[in-house]
Amino acid sequence: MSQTGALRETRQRVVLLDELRRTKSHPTADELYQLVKRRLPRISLATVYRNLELLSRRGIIRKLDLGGGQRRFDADNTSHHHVRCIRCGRVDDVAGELPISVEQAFSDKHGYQITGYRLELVGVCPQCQSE
Amino acid sequence: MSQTGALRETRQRVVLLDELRRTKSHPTADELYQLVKRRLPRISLATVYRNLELLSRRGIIRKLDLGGGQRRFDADNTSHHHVRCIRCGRVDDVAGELPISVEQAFSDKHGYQITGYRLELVGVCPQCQSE
DNA sequence: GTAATTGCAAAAATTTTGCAGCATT
DNA sequence: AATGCTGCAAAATTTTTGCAATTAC
Repeated sequence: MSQTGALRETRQRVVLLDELRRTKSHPTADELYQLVKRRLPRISLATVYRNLELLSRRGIIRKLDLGGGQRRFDADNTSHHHVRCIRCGRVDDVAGELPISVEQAFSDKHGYQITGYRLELVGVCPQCQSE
Repeated sequence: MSQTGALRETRQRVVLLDELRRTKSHPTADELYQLVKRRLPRISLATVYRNLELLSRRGIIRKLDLGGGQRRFDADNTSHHHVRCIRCGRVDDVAGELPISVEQAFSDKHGYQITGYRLELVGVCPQCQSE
């Protein structure tokens, strides 16, 4: 896999990104594969994996590990976090940032040089609440 | 797999829990399997998986999905979060809580009834910093 | 004795990789 | 033309499952 060269605009990559961006959810590699396949029937799952890996390494998309075994992907790079429903497993976005410095809050608790953080809220989604 | 019956104190389960509790890190199922195997050479990996699943469903241990593909497990149920090194993948604990109400900070951003949150700091661990 | 649990082996599920040919720049 | 990318197939990894035998209660 290329580490330094320029990214090319292949049909596969363009369609993949387009599908990922038009999806509000956070699809797994296979879900994305199914979506893209409708437009490019000959695409292979390996290409989907390779592109997701490449794109997330370049910071163009985000790779999520939200629980549940499979990884999920997210084209939204704006600052946001996630809420996960403990009942149905659904994952939604939460806009915004914490009003304090997370780095500072834990600065003396470890020797790490903190570069960022991921916040996952856990709760019950509206749908599951009304059941 | 049993859903309702009482848990039995099998040697496998006891040793598994003991090893998990005496480990400061957050081992994967396979790492735990290797540890337990030294004391119970005939244990099978399937038993490790089954017990980890069962114990986390009962809330006795925690199943983590911290990124990196494999799931990790944690016997510590006290309130703490995690830091992950982006270089080597190592995961450490971070004691404490945020000094603000996370629920409130995002209260108007979603319809969820928030029950908790998981925070994952990302950065470079001391060892990798000195390289 | 009964029901939970185990080991083994096989299967399922998910992700990665080698390679020859193709496509974007 | 050069090199990044793709499809395919095979391999590697991780997790789950069926089943007969065993074990804790």
